[in-house]
Amino acid sequence: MGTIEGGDGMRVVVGMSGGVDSAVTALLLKRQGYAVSGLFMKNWEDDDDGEYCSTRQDLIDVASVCDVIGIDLEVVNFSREYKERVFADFLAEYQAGRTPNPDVLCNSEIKFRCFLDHAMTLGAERIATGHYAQVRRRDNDGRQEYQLLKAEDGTKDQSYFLYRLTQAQLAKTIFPLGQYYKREVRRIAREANLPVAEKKDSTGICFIGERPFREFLMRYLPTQPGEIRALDDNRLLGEHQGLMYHTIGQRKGLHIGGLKGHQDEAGEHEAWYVARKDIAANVLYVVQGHDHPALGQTRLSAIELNWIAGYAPRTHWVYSAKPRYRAVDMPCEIDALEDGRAEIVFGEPQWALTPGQSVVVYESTVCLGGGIIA
RNA sequence: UGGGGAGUCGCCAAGUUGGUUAAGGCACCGGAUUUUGAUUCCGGUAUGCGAGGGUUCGAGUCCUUCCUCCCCAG
Repeated sequence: MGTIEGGDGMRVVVGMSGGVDSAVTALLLKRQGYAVSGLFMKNWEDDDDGEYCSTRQDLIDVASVCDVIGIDLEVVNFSREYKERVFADFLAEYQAGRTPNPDVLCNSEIKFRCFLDHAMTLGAERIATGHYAQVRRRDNDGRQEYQLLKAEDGTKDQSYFLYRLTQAQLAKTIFPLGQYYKREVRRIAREANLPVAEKKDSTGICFIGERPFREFLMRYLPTQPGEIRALDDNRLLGEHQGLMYHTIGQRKGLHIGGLKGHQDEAGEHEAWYVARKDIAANVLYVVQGHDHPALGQTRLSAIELNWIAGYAPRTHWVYSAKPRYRAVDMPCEIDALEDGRAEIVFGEPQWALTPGQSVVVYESTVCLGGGIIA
């Protein structure tokens, strides 16, 4: 494990969620000699009394963690900013037929903007979060440059969600967990008697939480029934309740059962997957079989690009990229880069490339940035 | 109406000459994985085989009546 520079009393505010990761983040910084304080963000209050709301418990957990570690805790509410800068875009994207990744925006707009700015007004010099990623400062021809690196624990790496960060944001950020493995983090939590040591990792949209997704969307976007057709022969196969409830590569929710004439050699049926959305006609096109060729694409075009270094990477150079979180980054090159649009070509077909999702480019373990699949 | 064929879980579909607890797939539901949405993985799902009678030690598989659907005649 690399040496971690001592805090020397530097003031850092840790964004704490109520989970183990952020708890251990605060603990580690405290041990390293930083002047640490915790900050809990409440950014969603549409259904405070709902069965899926865990905010109350999370706040209780954060409070007891801070008590054990011995740091102060502040609670802030960025609900309005979250709605305006993250959720509004989220809904607009779904309405436009794409599948956004709200947590990417949440990082660049809320955690590393609202939270960062707020921490600075509190007199902090840095913020820290429990993200599994690393920041490296290096000298690039006499200029200070910050790089975002993958986490040491490749299975937990969250650099994908952070690709929209900028030099200014990274300069103020510490990711203490970047060199740790998840099991070590839990062990540290246990040894320090942190009450959240065994708490289950949270999932679902950040600040909103996990919940039945279709029902959730239905509260904000009206249903709009339309046809489901086979991409291959245009055969009418069923009805959908709204294109936004389906995403490319999705299998669940189509309600397409066994169809005569669509069995394989063994007489069995393969599942159907969403292959395309025709927004104008409100038609959902599906194909049969996970490996249907229509689900594999080699090329994509990305917009709303962000390059962490502040300048674009090279075209026709071998990088790797992930077209979705949890994908293994695959060899690719940037074919063209102009007018704020990048054409990326992979060495092999990628499964179910989905407009609205982010494609993130890496050079070895360095996250260069990326964009949104058009 | 005459002749022929078919009715097994929401859908497709196995069920040999009657014989242990009615395959399998899709869909659906639940769980695991997962800081998006998906994918993937694991598990669950017909005391009943169109309905009623009967034969038999035993029937989805045989007999019979009725109902429904499809095809060809008219």
